[in-house]
Amino acid sequence: MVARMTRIEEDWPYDPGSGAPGRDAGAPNASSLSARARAGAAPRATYLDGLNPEQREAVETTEGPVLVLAGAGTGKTRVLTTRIAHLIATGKARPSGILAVTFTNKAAREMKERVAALVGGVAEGMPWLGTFHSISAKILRRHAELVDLTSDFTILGMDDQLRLLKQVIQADGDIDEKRWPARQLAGVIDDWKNRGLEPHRVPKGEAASFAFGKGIALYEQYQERLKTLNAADFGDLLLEALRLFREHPDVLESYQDRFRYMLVDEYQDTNVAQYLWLRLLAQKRANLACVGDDDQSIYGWRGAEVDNILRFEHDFPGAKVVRLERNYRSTGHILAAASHLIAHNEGRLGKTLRTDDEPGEKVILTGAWDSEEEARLIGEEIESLHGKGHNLSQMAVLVRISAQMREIEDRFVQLGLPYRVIGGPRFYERAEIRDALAYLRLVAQPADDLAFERIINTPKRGLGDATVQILHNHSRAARIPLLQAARFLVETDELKPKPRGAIREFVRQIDEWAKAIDALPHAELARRVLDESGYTEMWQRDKSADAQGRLENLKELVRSMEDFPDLAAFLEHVSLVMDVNEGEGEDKVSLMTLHAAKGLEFDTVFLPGWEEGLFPSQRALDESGRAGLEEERRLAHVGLTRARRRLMIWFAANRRIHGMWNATAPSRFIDELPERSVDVREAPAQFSGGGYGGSRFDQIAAPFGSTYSTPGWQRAQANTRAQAEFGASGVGRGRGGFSEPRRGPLVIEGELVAKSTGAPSAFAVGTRVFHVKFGPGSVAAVDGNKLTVDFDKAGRKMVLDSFVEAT
DNA sequence: GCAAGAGGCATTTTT
DNA sequence: TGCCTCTTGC
Repeated sequence: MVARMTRIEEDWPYDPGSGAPGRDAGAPNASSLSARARAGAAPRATYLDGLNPEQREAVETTEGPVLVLAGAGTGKTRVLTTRIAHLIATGKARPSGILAVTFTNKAAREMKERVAALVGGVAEGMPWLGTFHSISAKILRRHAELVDLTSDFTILGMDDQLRLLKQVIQADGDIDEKRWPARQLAGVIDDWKNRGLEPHRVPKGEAASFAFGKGIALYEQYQERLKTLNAADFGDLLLEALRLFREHPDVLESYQDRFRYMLVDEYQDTNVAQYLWLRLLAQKRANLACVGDDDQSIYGWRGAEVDNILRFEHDFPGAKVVRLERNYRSTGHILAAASHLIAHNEGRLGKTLRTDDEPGEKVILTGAWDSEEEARLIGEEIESLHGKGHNLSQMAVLVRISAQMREIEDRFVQLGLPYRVIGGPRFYERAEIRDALAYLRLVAQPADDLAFERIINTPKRGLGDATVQILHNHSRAARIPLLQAARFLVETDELKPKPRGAIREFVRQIDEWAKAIDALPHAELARRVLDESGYTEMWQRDKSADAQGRLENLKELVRSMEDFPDLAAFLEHVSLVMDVNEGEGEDKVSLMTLHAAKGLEFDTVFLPGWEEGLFPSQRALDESGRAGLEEERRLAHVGLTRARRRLMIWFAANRRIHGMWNATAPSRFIDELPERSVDVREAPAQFSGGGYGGSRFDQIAAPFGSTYSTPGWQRAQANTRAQAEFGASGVGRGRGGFSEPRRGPLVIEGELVAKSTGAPSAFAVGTRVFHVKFGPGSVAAVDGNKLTVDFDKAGRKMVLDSFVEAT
């Protein structure tokens, strides 16, 4: 055991029962601090009390660049919040002069609360504490016209983004959508945006990334469409802010002067665009403090650059590096397991986590026969702990992929174990919420075509693709929004009577609601919109199981609107911030992916599925090789360090994947755990009869390393051998490599669209024209772009000039 | 225009 | 195996 350090517990009351998930260990009891401050008991800076020397250094080194390498559970959030408090308390900065950036809204919220607790109400005046995206959005709205937007631009969700991209691909007319799906293009473009690349900056060599070199052109067209729609996707918030800074040095300078102190949380997760964003803003004053942990970088696949943290000292010369290595979260054995494992990674800055805590229980490793047994045993283990008085809310099952959850959930349901899945679809990503928002968006912004498309036939109004296509054609030809096009078209004979009536009614309703926008409180307006549109009714009639929940969500949406001053503020919030927070207080087991677990902590953590191919994921290995393996290992490290007191790792010899049973081998990560901190347990054979109590687990003193002697291990080994002999592919090993574009005849997606001729042309009375539907005829009267035509066969009709051609 | 069936397909997802 | 998307037939 390491030399005893000062008894941390005296300064850091450890209370396993009260620590809510999401709070760093070592967080001070905020209320007692502020109470002390209020009581004036200490004239000096009480908020510094209880910081260890490194933490204190990280807080007090206010000038110049600072990199705080904060290992898991070392109190990084505390350092950040105390640093802010320190800047304010010493008068170095006013709250509005501090920029504090996080990745998640949750982290931002938490930081705000904790700063407020430290310095009192002043923190409410911290307008620049938020996520990269929300801060960027705020800046963009102030200077929208400089980036070809207006201040009320719409922030697109992923579904809107995909719909738009689909249209862009279709507009090309020459791309097989099957081979080149919008989803993939979205990935390519996101990647470029993550790297801070506007279309003209994308390296030529990457032109082939999509549809035989069309990627960049499509990107360009997509950006143009966004501008036309006065919209920005998530990536744009950063990219456009970056463009704003680059193209308008005066604007940049105003922010450089404003932000005298900058703080960044989770720095290891920044992507290139965010890095450039930070560097531009920090250029002048450079009082930049970044807190991060290279060992917890698990979003490389999403564009995060570990390099940003590895290069910090180089990029910010004279940077001070502070290492936080005292862990206040986990017991000795747990920490030893985590440290030992992560030491297998190369290319890390290197930290050694230490603790004064007792060694505690050893990490328990259990091999199960198959994934069903694994789920069953985990369930039993949880019940047993629960029976001994442990709170369910202090237990978590962390899986590599969501698909693992099913079996575990099934088991929990059977047992009647209350559980909660963390991470699922976000509140504002749910269909009913997106629909409701689309209504409100369209009412607030009649030019929001994406909103229009989303709801024009929801609830069903008998308006299908054909009708929408007609609206589109006119909208494009006349360069007007869809709603406007609809307004015109109902005055003509372009549409059949039924859809025409439906559209007329729809337009009428939108107009009416728009009129009410200033007269009615916005929550009231929303209620009216949802009722009168028939949207609520649609779900009331729906017999499916989740309809009730959706109605609840809608109610919740309307209710939450009341917290905002106006519709615009609400829309901003909901597109960026709104997240689910349901049932946090209840005593339930948490179930989530390892990714979702970052930043959380639990007394007891279960880590199932430690098998080759699953974890580390075969795909990560195939696609990113060694780097992929190291990221997987960091993910394992994140998983291990979530546990405070108890940690159980599991693997199964057989796992069902896509419905088929596969033999699996234990993860290499298991071999990377330190033998002396791990107990190997053996699960009962499947036929040995379960039941409670009993000696289900025979403790086997297996020699550690590569020679397990437990039956489960032997079975696994045997299976692996058998597999190797027969050349069968193991788990997840199929589908090797990259999808080579299969060459074949290009399907030309024939799309009969009215040619977009630009400016509407005027037809003189008497002109012979041709209409796709009505055939040839002569113009009888002209009213703007509306023509009355006597068709040779169809008789007199009102049509729009964009639908006829002069012959 | 819509609903039911076939076929393809399956990591991780802070905003 | 089960979900999601596209096609087909009414």
